[in-house]
Parts: sequence; structure tokens; C-alpha cells
Amino acid sequence: MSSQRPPHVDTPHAGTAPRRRQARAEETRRALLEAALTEFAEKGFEAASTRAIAHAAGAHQPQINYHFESKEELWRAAVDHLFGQLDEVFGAHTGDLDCHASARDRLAVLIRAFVHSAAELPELNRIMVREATTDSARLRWIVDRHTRPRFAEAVDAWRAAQIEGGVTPMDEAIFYYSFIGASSLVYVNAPEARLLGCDPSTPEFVSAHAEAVVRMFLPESPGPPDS
Amino acid sequence: MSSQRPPHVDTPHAGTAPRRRQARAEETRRALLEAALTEFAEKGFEAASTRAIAHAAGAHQPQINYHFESKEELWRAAVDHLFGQLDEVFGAHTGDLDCHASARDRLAVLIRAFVHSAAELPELNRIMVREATTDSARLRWIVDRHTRPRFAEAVDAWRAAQIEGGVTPMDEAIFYYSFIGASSLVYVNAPEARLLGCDPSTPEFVSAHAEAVVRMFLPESPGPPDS
DNA sequence: GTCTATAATTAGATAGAC
DNA sequence: GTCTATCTAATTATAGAC
Repeated sequence: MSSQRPPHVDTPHAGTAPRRRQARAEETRRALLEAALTEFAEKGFEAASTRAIAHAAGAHQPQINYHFESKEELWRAAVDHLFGQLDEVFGAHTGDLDCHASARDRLAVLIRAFVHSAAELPELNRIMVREATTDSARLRWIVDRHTRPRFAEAVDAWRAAQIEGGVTPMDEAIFYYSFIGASSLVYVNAPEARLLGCDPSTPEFVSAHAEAVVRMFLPESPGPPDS
Repeated sequence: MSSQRPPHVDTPHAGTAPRRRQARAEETRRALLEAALTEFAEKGFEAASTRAIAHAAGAHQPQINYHFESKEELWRAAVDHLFGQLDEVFGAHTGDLDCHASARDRLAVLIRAFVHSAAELPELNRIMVREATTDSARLRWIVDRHTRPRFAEAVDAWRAAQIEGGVTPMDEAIFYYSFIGASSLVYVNAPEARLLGCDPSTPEFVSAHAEAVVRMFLPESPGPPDS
């Protein structure tokens, strides 16, 4: 609704100096956002330090309160940014989603796309699991704004495939959380996985994982469509 | 190795007063441990407050440094305690694990037991996912002491079932993380699940979830053994 | 063992020079 | 817009009375 951008006077004369200053400010803002993402994902909201975020972005701590109103607003902007990235990555992986394909095949495409997205954006599921653990204003904000609509879409796709048949019968919420959990945990817990001798960052791992998740929910799967 | 218990002089005279004092200290210690569990699970190590833990336990903050050496030692004791509870709960759910049953049936029993354990002890997987996200001394400690041996056991059970046949073919690490994720996320994220209209705390939900996870990995499952 | 008081550090946010 | 300096509040850990 309300823009997170700081208010600024227009530059109708279009001088180059103000423009460059504005461009540099935009750079700072973006760097703070990216640094905030990884810091919030690794430490959680409360343990994350605005000083550390600013340092990682090559800026000073008070610039956070200048470009964003507060630590909480920075978090919100970072989460919005991250879900924007998810939509991009997810869209790139679904690509030509054939509307005339069977519900089962469409579900398989969505599952593969989500696994690849979870691998490319581990920060998203890290932040989600940190917030979803305790009821809070932040959790309600993120559920209302981002989780609930995506939950509804996933459940719709599942329901359609279940009506059509050929999928493992399962309650919708059980499907949703089993699916998200099976798809994301190894990337969320990547540092632990590495200590256990597993590197989940290779393309081969991600593809094998995606096919495994498809088979978990669509047991009679004929394999990936491009093989 | 070294006991976390504070050093104390023996009471060879077995007076009642010292014994009662000791019993009360044991109570305090235990209350601190239980309070630490939920606080660390909800907030994470760094965001958790020793003052809040002490308050929840009906004690004062310096008592933590008396009964445990530091916040870090309290965390270690809490994690040890929690894995002890896991072994108890897990053992209660596997119960009469028939050594002469097929590897596939034994795996089904282990899966059901883990889902029920995850439902009863959401704190364990909350702490795990918080620590597994970033490499740290705490992560290495918990992996060496608790995760690696259990990972090996789970992989052994999976390997045996896979050799026998009748399970969804899958790499071991992919099985492990998909299994843990599918089994635990809905309980880890229970506050979010409730906002989405799902209550994962009922016995019916847990049983249905357990059967769903069994079918995800053992597609030709004949259903629960007691039905 | 339990408690009060406090030391030492660090957090997020703000004021004001430039 | 960016920077230094600083305010207030919260943190873990410790000292010492009881």
C-alpha cells in the first residue's frame, strides 16, 4: 500500500548531480535489502543486527533508518522482495504451463518448479520457518500477504489432481506441509547436510530431488516430461 | 562427558534439611531446563533471553549461571534433555519392533513413530532447523553428538528396505531430508498452520499424517498394521 | 542455593554536522 | 544522503549479602 521509499523532492530541472545522488541512494537501498535477506534468514528477525546488515551492505547503521523506517520495515521490505524473487524464479521454472494438460501433469510441473525455487532461494524458507514457529504480528502479516494466497493455489492444484486420480490420496493441509517440508528442508538445512556428507547445491542433486518429490506424491509418474 | 550438574558437597549425615534443599535445587534446575527448551525453540539461541527463561521457570536470572555454567551450557543441557525425550517417545511408539519382519515393514513402523514424535516434541525440530541453517560451533556439536548417529540409523533402515524392494527409489540423503521435512514441518510451523485453518494437534491429524508419509515412501503400503 | 545490585557489552533509534 | 556521536534500553555474567 504505502511506499517504503523515503519521501524526496522531485528534480524537475533534471540536473545530473541530483540524479547521480539518487542513483547512488537506490544502490544503497538495494544493497541493504540484499544484506538484510541473508542476515534475517541466518539469524532470524530479533537476533539479526542492523549494524551487521549495514556493514555487509557497505553502509552505516543509521542509513537503515533513513531508507526504511525501522528494522521491522526493513524486514517487511526484504520479505516482499524475496517473494517477488520467488515468483520470478517459479515462473521461469513453470514456463510453458500447458492449460490443456492433465491436472496431474500440471501438478508435477508445479512440484518440480517449487523444488528448484527452494534450492535457488533458501533464504525464503529459512525466514518462513523462523517466523511460522511462533504466533506474532510478523507471522500474521506474512501469512495474510504471502502465504495464504499461495497455499490456496497449491491446494487447488492438489484438489484438481486428486479428483482426476493417479495421486496419493491425502488431506489438503497434510499435502501442503508434507510437500513444502520435503521440498525445502535440505536447502534450508544445507550447512547441516554438508556436515553429513551431502552437497545439495549441485544441479544433479536438485533434479534428482525434484523427481523424487514428484514420485512421492504422484506414484505412477512416467518421469520428467523432457526425458 | 563432564556433568552439567553443579559441584556440591556430599551430605553423609543425611540430614533432612540439606536433602530438601537439594531436592528444591533439582526442581529449579529441571524447571529452568524445561523453560529453556520452549524459549530456545521459539526464539532461537541468540534471541532467547535468560531472564525470560528464568522468569518462566519461576527463578531469577543468576540461577542459570549457578546451575549451568553459561547460556551456551544451558542450551547444550536442554538439547541433550530433548533428545533424551525423543528417544523415550520414539521408543514408546516403535514398541515391539519385530526383528523378523520385513525391512519394509520395519521402515513403516519407524516412519510412523517419527511422525508421532515430531508431533509430540515440536521443540526438537524447531531447535534443529534454527541451528542447521548456519554453520557454527553449536551446529557441529549437535551434529556430532545427536544428528549423525540418527542419520546413519535412518539411512540403514532405508537402504535395507530399498534392497528388499517395494519402496520409492531415492538417494539416501534425499530420502532423509524429504522424510524429516515431510514429517515435521506442520508441527514446527503449527502457529502458521492454525492461521491457515489447520489444527495439527489432534490425534486424528497425526495418525492421518503418519499414514500419508508412509504411503509417500512406501507406495504399495497395506495400511496401518492395527487396522 | 537464592537473591539484589551491578558491571560490561550491545542493541535500535536519533540529532545534527556536512 | 551520508556520516559521527550518542541516547535509552536490553543483554549475559558476576559479586556478595543472606
